[in-house]
Amino acid sequence: MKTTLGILKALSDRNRLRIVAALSRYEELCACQITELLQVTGATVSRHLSILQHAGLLSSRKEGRWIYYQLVYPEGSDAVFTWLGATFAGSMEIQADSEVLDKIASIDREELCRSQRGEICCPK
Amino acid sequence: MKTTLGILKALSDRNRLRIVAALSRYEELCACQITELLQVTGATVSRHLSILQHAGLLSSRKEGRWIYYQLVYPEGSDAVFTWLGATFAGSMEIQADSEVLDKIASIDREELCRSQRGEICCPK
DNA sequence: TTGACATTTAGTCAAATAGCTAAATATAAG
DNA sequence: CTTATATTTAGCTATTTGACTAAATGTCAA
Repeated sequence: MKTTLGILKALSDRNRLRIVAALSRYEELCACQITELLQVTGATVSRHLSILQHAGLLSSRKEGRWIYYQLVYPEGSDAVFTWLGATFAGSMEIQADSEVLDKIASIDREELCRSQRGEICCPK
Repeated sequence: MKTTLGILKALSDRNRLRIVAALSRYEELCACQITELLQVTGATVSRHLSILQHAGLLSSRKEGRWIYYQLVYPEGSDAVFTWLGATFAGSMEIQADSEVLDKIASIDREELCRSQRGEICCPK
């Protein structure tokens, strides 16, 4: 019950659903990429990721200064993700996210982080 | 997305999950029976029922002064309820609820409501 | 070791929410 | 019509939660 409630609470926030959608499209993403997608502060993203991870929905992998997150499908909850997948497929908002995400994923991580701290890097 | 989020939010409250569990055991229950089960005020139950109904998870049927509620399984979300069912089956709390519920269901509705408004009806 | 930097934690604030009581609504019965 | 009563709505309070800023942490590179 507590576990189930944790999962439901973790999933009942728009931004966290967007994170789940992004990670069901991209296998793994680092915190800075998610920050860029959601357009909120890194601290806020960190908090959301922690809630999802705590609910058992994410695992993470550290690679140098970056931390990559992946979706985990908790025992018996596959069906829920199938249902979510259908929602994502029919959502304009998630579709828009996907396009942004494709751009983000194509940018070098270094450059992305640089631009996040305001160093607009002189496109001639 | 909005619909999905509505369902998830509706389900991410302990008392509302208990209502769903009760209605997956009993087909239909009136507000006063749910009030008795949850041990909160009728107004609070009314609010929870309205949230569930708004999310498309409940339908209701009026019969005189009583209103009976039933579960509805929104298009495509059957799997979610299967998952919830498994949770309920393994939950001590829901099991305890079930026992209380069986007692409540066996009491005459009239008598239940009478006792709810404090008229402890003289058990010799 | 020092500095840079991605992420997390701590602390604050405003908005959302679950609970209550009391008043309003709608229905049944006298 | 009037009274009784099941449910809902309105108004309130306390708690939770999502967002922010600033400080702390942990990692890489010089």
